[in-house]
Formats: sequence, C-alpha cells, structure tokens
Amino acid sequence: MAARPTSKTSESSDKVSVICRALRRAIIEQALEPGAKLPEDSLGERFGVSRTIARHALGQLAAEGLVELRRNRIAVVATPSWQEARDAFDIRIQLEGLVVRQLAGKLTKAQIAELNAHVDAEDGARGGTDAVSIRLATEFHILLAQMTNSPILVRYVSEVAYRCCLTLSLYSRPHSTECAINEHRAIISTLAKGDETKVMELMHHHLDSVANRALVAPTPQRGRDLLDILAPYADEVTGDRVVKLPKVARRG
Amino acid sequence: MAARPTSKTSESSDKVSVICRALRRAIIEQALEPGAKLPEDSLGERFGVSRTIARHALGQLAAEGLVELRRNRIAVVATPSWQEARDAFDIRIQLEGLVVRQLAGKLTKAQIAELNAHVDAEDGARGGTDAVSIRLATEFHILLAQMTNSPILVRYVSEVAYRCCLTLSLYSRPHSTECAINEHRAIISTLAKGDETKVMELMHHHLDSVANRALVAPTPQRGRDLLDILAPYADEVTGDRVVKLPKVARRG
DNA sequence: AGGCATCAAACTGCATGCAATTGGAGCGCT
DNA sequence: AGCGCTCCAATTGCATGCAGTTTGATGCCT
Repeated sequence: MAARPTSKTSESSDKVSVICRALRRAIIEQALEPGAKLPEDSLGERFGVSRTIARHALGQLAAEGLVELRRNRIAVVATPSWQEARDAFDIRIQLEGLVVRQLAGKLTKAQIAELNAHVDAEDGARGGTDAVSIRLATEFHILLAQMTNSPILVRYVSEVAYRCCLTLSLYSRPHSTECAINEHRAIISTLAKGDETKVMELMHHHLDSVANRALVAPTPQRGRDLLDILAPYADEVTGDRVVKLPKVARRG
Repeated sequence: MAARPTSKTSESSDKVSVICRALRRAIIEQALEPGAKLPEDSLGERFGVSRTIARHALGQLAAEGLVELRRNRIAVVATPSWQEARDAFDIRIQLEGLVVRQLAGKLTKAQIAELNAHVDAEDGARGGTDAVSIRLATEFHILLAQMTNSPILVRYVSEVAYRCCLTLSLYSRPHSTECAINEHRAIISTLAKGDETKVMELMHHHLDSVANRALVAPTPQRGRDLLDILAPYADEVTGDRVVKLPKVARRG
C-alpha cells in the first residue's frame, strides 16, 4: 500500500552499493569526520572486496558530494566550506518546499502515522548521541521526500540533506535538537490539514533555523579550513596543488 | 577574471571524466537516443580504454540520472517517464530561481557580455539542427549557474538541465526555439537591471513554458513507454523484471 | 640545528583475465 | 504454426597485476 521505493537512487544491491550505503551512514553519523582519509586498499580489505569495487564506490560518493577525489591522492570525506554549506541549505529549502507543496493535503492516514512514528523515534533518541539525533532528523526529511513518489526529488533531497549533515558536524556546536523535533511535528500536522502555504512557510523556517543554528557565523577559520582558504590562491600558482606550507599540522 | 570552475563537478581529467563528458554530450545532442544500449565493451573499444574505465564512467552517468543501470544488464540511456520529466522541470524552476535571485544586480559587465555572446551564438545556430539549439539553450542556463560561483548549484542545475534535455528528445515535437532565445535576452537585461523579483518571475515563466511546449500532454503511451507502464506491475511479480511480453518491438 | 636532496613504501590509474549471468537462436514437441 | 526447452555467444561482476605518482622519512650538506 505504501509507495515502495521501486527505483532506488540508481543503486541496486551490488557490492558497490553496499559499500556506498555503509560509508554514507558512517559519514553522516560522524564516525568518519570530514577530512578522514579513505584509501581504496583499506576500504576493500575492510569490506572484503577488491580495490576496484572500493574505488567505484568512492566514485559514486564523490558524485554525491560526500567524498572528495583528487587525482593520485587518497580520497577523503568532503569538507564543505562555509559558503558551500550555506548554498546547500538554500537549495535544500527550495527542494523541500517543493516536497511539502506536493504533499500538503495528500497524505494518507498510514503515511501520517509513519511520519509520527518516526518523530517519536527521534524523540526517543534524545538521550543518545548527537550523531544519531542528526541522522534521524535527516531521515525524517528524506522520508517526507519519498512520499512524493518522485525519484528525482528523493535523490536530490537526500543528497543535499546528507551534505548538510556533513556541514553540521563541521560547523555546528553541540546544539539542541528539541526544537527541531517540535518543528517536525508542526510540519506533519499542517501537512495533514492541507494548508499548503503554511506548511511551506513552516518548512522554510525550520530549515532556515537549522541552518542558522549550525552556521553560526562566517567562521573566520576553524581547524582545517585554513587550508581551504589558501587553496584558491594556490590555484593561480600551480593550478591545483596547495603551495607547500611551513608546518601546519594536518590532522589525520 | 571570470570565475573559473575551480572545482569541476567532482571530476578531474581522468579518462573516466573524458568519457563521461563525451557521452553526456552525445546524449544531450540526441546522437544517443533514450533507450540506446551502452555496452561496456563497445564504449571501451570506442574510446580506447579498458572496460573498467567505461564501466566507471557509466556509474557516474547513472548517478547523474542520464543512464540506467540494471544488474547484469546492458546499460541504456535513461528514459524518464512523463511524470519524472515534469518533476525534473519543477525542480529546475526552483533551482534556477535561486540562481537568478543570487545573480540579480550582481553581474559584471564582462559577464553580461559573455551571456549576450552566448545568446548570439544561439541565434546564429537557428539554421542548424534542433539538437544543437537545445544544447546551446541548455548551456545558457548552465553558464548562468556558473556565475553564482556555487559549485553545488552548478552541479544540480547542470544535472537537472541535462535530464530535461533527455526529456525534450523524448516527448517534444519539432518545436520552436525562437521565443526561448528572446526570453533569454529578457532574463539577461532584467538581471542587469537588478530587478530580483522580476527576473525570478521571468525565469519561472520561461522554464514553465519550455516545459509546457515539451510536455504537451500526459502522453497516454508513446513508443516504448508501454514497457515502462508495465514495469511497476511486473515489480510485484518478479521484483525487477518485466514479464515476458508477447511481441512488442523493442527498437535498438 | 635547519633546510634540502634522495629513496622506499604507500597508493592510485588502468588493463587484463576469469567466473557467473543473460538473452536469444535453434530445435523439438504438441 | 505455436509454445517451451537447451545451449551458446554476448555481456556483466569482480579480482588481480603492473606501472606511474605521491608521501614522508632518512641522511647529507650548510
């Protein structure tokens, strides 16, 4: 009865897809921090597959923006700049606005129940780690997107939501998830009432405040961002490579 | 001076990327129609690389939604359903609204000149084939996106625009590009004037009318769509595979 | 001590080879 | 003829192997 994801975002059940899912999850749960190295060998060994497969998986994740791939270099978990993060949230707002617009007043009772159950789960996880809370919150949005039955929308919302997770782990302070949960509930009930413009407004505000809670300030420079800031300058010199710095500690 | 794509959409200049670009172009110029088969061997042979590379490239294009990959089956150029096409256009409208909103009143003279030059090129290509016109029109939108200097926005706009190209070749009639060109000019000048709301309105209207010109009707069934229509039913039976049909001619 | 050249280990880029699956031609049965 | 079965060529899924590049550690020179 419920719309089943008949077409999973271009991935079946290859070994590649399995690895992608595993890594994706590890990344959004911050088991793998931004900047973490992902050597093909190690991945292959860890997942019991050849380097070929690990490599392919990294390619897919790079296409999603979760991983950065540079020629002849070890792949790393993506480290979006502050500006990119802000852009991602802007896109996300538009996309999810589309989602709730399509969904307003069109949800079945079962779907509403499913959404409420999910938020209950979010609620129940409040005692746990931030990582889990963030994952659940993100999955709420993806669940919503899936209910539109639009594979494309699902894909883009998922991708951009994952990217936002990355961001959260980079720039966010310990942060509070309570209000987010309440906002989720409000969205569900307004969706059920079918008030299209109101729910769009709610979603917009919700995401905007999540973004603002996370991206507190232009973060002059924090941690490894320094390297990112220098990259464009180096671009003019070598085209790709950061000029050798005196001795900035590269963690990892 | 102009903002250069310092970060290409996750692809450097590997052989993989070269093949991706080539195929992408072939697809949007309709040299490869939706449904066309893309065997790894042939691609590898044609581009002078091994199957490994061809395969990897197909994976990337599948992630972009231009190619459909099904386990143990030959990859084919994607055949979006009518509904998917409509969804793609909806997303595109939102995304490009974001683009012009960011750009309004912020373009340099050089950039405006670049845009005008591009539209001149579109104009000059009116005598040529539809495929070239479509490609140029698409590239106009991508050019616009690039000027935002937001890699993420560039990526999504590009992807969704390419998908829309696919759609055009599936559902569109011979069609007229003239008005589109005029609309492009109007967008540029309004962008230059800095009228944010007006340009968003223009872009919205422009894309909407392109979509409507293309997606004339819900197209009950046309050509190979019949197979697509049956797919979900087959899903319940075999999980993936379309039940054997009597004898519908599969072109290709 | 501090900086620079040198070199080996680590890692990526890619091709090739082998097993497993698919699709379709050919053949026999009804 | 129409339908199903068998078998083979075509094709994918994956691992392995080799060559080229990067990393960073060691040792030499100032």
